[in-house]
Amino acid sequence: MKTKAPAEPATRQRRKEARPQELLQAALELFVEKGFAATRSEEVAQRAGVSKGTLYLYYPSKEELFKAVVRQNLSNLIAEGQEMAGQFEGSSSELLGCLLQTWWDRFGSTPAAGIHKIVLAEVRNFPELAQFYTDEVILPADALFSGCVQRGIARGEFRPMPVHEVAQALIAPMIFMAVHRHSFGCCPVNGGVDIDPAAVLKTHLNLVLQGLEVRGAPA
Amino acid sequence: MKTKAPAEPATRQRRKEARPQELLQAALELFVEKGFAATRSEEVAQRAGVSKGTLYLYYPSKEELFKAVVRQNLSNLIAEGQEMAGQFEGSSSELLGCLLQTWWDRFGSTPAAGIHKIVLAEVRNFPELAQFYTDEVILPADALFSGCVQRGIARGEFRPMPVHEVAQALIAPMIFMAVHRHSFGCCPVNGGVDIDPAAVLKTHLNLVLQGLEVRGAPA
Amino acid sequence: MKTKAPAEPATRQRRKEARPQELLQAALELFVEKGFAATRSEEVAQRAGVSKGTLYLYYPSKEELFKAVVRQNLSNLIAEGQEMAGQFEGSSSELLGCLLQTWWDRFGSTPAAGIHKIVLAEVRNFPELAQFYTDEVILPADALFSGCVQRGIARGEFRPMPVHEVAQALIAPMIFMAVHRHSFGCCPVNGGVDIDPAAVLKTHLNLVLQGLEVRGAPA
Amino acid sequence: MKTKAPAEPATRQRRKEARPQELLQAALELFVEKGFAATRSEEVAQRAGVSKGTLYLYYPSKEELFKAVVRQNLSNLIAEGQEMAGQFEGSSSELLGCLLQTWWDRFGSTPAAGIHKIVLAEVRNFPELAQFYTDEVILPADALFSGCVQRGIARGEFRPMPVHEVAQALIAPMIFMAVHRHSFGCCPVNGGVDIDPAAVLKTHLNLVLQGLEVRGAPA
DNA sequence: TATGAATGAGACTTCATTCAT
DNA sequence: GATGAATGAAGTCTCATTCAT
Repeated sequence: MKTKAPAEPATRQRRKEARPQELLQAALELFVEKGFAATRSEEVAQRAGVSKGTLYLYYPSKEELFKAVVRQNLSNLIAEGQEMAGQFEGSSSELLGCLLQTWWDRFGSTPAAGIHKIVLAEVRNFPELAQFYTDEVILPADALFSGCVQRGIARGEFRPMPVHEVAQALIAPMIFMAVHRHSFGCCPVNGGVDIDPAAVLKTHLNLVLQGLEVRGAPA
Repeated sequence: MKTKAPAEPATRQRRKEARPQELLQAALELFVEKGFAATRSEEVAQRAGVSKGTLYLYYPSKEELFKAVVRQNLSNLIAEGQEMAGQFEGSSSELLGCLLQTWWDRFGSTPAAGIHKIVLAEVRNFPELAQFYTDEVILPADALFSGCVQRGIARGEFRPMPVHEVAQALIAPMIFMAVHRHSFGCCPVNGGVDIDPAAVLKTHLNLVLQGLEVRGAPA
Repeated sequence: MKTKAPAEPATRQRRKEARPQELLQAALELFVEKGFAATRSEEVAQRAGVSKGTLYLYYPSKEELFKAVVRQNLSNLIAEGQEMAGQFEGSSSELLGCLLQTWWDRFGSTPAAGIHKIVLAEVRNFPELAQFYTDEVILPADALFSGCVQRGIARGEFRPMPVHEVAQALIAPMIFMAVHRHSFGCCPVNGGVDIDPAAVLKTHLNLVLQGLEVRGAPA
Repeated sequence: MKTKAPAEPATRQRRKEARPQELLQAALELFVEKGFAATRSEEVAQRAGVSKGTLYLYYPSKEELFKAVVRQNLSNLIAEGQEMAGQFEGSSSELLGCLLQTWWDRFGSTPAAGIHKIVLAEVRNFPELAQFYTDEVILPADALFSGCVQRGIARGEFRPMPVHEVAQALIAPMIFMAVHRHSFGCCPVNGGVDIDPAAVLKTHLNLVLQGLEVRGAPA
């Protein structure tokens, strides 16, 4: 005798709790693919398997949905890195290498990087987003990376340099590539420059670490 | 004796010739500010001091207007750099320094960089733009920078490294900052990381040039 | 015992089912009255008691709406006539008289005839409509009428004549009047020729039937 | 030595006088081809070889241009027929045959018939046109044809019948075909009924003349 | 809660008409 | 007179959002 599949915890209930997650996932994909304006609310709902009306039960507007997507995908990224850095015991070169790798794995190669692309383009239309993003992403990231550079200088591993500027130079290629992956990287063009992010990152790290060296002293 | 002083063409005529320029200028500003979709055709016309209909006299659609803006602002930028590089006689370090500075002056610090921001975000919705931009901007830029790196290696100034990857690492921070200037750089946030592009570029160059050095040999 | 009285479906639902009908009715009236181009979409919606957007929920464009109106009003008219003709047992004169009368009742005197007026005027701008209308209306009508003429000739009731041309001559006055009714017939003019369609048809039939007679033999 | 070609009367002058004619000609063609609304003023001007502005020097609006086209092409059509009929000395059958042929040559097979198609469709949007057209075309045509029928009855050639209704039946197929020629007749459809107007007219005349005969008396 | 029919502001675009040259 | 650049009202269609069921 078929009773309503008892194996699964009441399907309706499970769906209800999963809804925000599913909606944000669908919205993430579509925003990254098409941009904010070109993504239709109904399409988000469809991809999440619900109706248009249901979307509005969870997010009062497309703008709020966008902000929620940004928050979900970009917060919490920094804490991990910070924690790792605080416990690190090896050389600062190793720390930076480790950090960049982690950063790429956790940001550059994930959909979060696609969101960054959209935020770059839309932030001037969403003033509150600028503050949020600065507080949640930009400042912590700067603190993390410039802190590591500072550590290296303090320990005599790196020559003295302006730490914020070095931090910028460190992360810029990574962000650049992360954005690229979701932009031109998705367009089938003839003869485009085929970039292997891993190779660029390795080269970049190689360059910068030698660049940071105290002259004459091997890293 | 020629009457009808040719120096000052009839007003109507003069406007007609200036119109495309004025419209592209207005469109550039608004696209950079708000993005493609969020910019209304009428707004572009207004800023150029004409009516909605006049815009369509010169560009058959908003999309074509966008493409015209891209063409005007991004093509022709590369040729100059390439020419300069070909005639350069100093060291490759000096050449790279010179090139990056020129690049920043001619691209990064101009509204053209704002267009790059938009293109990044919208290119997936404009397949033909992707090809155009790759051909006109991305490939030439790669050829220019990786050519200079190659020159340095060939002359024994730089250690052997993968040239395309180095080129990426070289230009990425600049593009990153160029985009940033038209994105978060325009948002008044409290406590934001205040980046001085010139300082970052100088630091970046400093780092990379030492990074490219043949070890043990001063630049 | 079934509760939820199925006789009266929920209001929303009932409207949804009735909408296409209501919209087609409104569109028919307005197209006949003003022509295709001069009828505004919003006006159709208003007359059907809905908003502009709702119209586009049911028909993706004004052109498709027009085609739907043509389909609804003109197809299916022929089948009946064909069936009637196939089962008819009286003389061919009676058959033609009966057919013309039916045709007038079901087409000429209904709004459907107004659509024919529009199609005549607009068909050159809608190539696919031309094919559709030829297949659905013109060819079947020709087959019906020329078939009846053929029957009369085969049975020795009518003198031998070119059947398609006779069919044209037979239906032309009716179509002429049908179109007239929705054109000049609606304009209040002073001293216009006041045509009584029934009288013209009767006279026309009278003329043609005697014209078809085998000479010397009474009908 | 080339002087301004003296053979031609000052070109500018000649053009100026020919302008209205050329504009009406261009407008006639385009209105017939595309209908009133779908014809753009500029297109009319272009086809007449003048600029948009010039069109408005001669006709204050598209609507007035339309009316002028109607007037030019449809007035003067009747007088000739009327005159011919008054002087005719043969039998009434011959007169009708002659008249229909003339009518076809002077109206059905000329662009004027195309205008009739447009007028049919647009007259409800141009109330004054209805009166004009009734006075200038419909009433005279009716008078002409019903007069001829009356003549035949009075002379004992035709059996007594309602003359106006007979007149309708007489001209309807011709108008029908005239309109058809500029409507479906211009659309390349597969399998359309291919009508030869001359054959239909001949058949029609044949039918109607026998239909008008006093029974038992050969025409 | 969930749905999806309905709304209507607003976007892009067209084109009849005007008017400075 | 002739031109054609310029205008702006008006039309088609989209889509974020609402709300009766």
